[in-house]
Amino acid sequence: MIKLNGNTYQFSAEIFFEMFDDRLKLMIIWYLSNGSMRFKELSKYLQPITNKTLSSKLKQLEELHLIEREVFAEVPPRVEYTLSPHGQQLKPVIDEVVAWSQHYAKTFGQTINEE
Amino acid sequence: MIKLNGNTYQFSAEIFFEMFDDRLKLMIIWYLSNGSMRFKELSKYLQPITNKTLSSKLKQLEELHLIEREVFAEVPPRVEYTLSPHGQQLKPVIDEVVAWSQHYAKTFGQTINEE
DNA sequence: CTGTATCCAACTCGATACTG
DNA sequence: CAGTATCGAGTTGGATACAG
Repeated sequence: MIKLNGNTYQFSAEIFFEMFDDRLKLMIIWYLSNGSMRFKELSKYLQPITNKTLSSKLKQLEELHLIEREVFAEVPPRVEYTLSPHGQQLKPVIDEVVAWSQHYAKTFGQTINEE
Repeated sequence: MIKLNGNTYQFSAEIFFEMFDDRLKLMIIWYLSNGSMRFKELSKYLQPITNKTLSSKLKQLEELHLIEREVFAEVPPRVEYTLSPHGQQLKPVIDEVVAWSQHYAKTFGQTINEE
C-alpha cells in the first residue's frame, strides 16, 4: 500500500491512472517530450483550449513534479515549460503510446497525406 | 492526417489520448492484462463503481476492439471479458506505466506493507 | 450474476472579458 | 505574452431501484 499526498493506493499504477484521468495532461507531456515550449505555443497545438484551462493544467503538472516553469524577464514576457527529470522518465510510456497508436491507426483508420 | 470513425487526427497518438481521456478505460485494460475477468470481479476491483458505469465502459472498449465479451449459458449467468489482440498490444504501454509508477512512488510516496 | 433506467452532484473545460 | 475572473454547457460517473 502506498501513501502519496493525502491518498492511499493499492498498486502504484493507480497513481498514474489518477494523474492522467483527464484529457489534457498526458497530451501536454507528449508535446513537451520533444523539447520545451512556450505558453502560447502549447495553446496553439491544444486548440481549442482556453488560457484558464491550460494555465490550470500546467500548474497541476508542476505540482506533480513533471514539468518545470522558467520565466524570462523580457518584454513581452516569455515563459518556457520543460519536462522535469520525472517527466522525462515518461518518455518510454509516450513512445509505446505512439507505437501502439500508429499500429491501431493502420488497422482501423485511413491515412490522408502523411503523418 | 488520419481519419477514424467520424474524426480526423493530426497525429496517431491523439487517438490514444482521446480513447483514454476518462478515469476508467485504461484501468480496465490494466486489470484485464493479467487475464480475463467477470463483470462482478471487475466491479469489485473498481469500487466504487456502479453497474451502469462499468457496463457502459465495457461496451465502449468492445466497440473500440480492445476487449472481447464471452457469454456462458449458465445459471446464474457468467460473462467473461478478455483483451482482444489489439488490447493485448497495449501490454507494453501498461508495462511502462507500471514501471514509471513504481519509480514515482519510490520518490514521492511512502510504502506501507508490500505492494 | 449481469445488466438497464432514472436522477443528479461534481467536475472538466470552453467562451468571453480583463490584467500586468 | 502570459496569465486571472466569471459564467455556463456538457460530460462523467455515483446512488438507487429494478429486470432477465
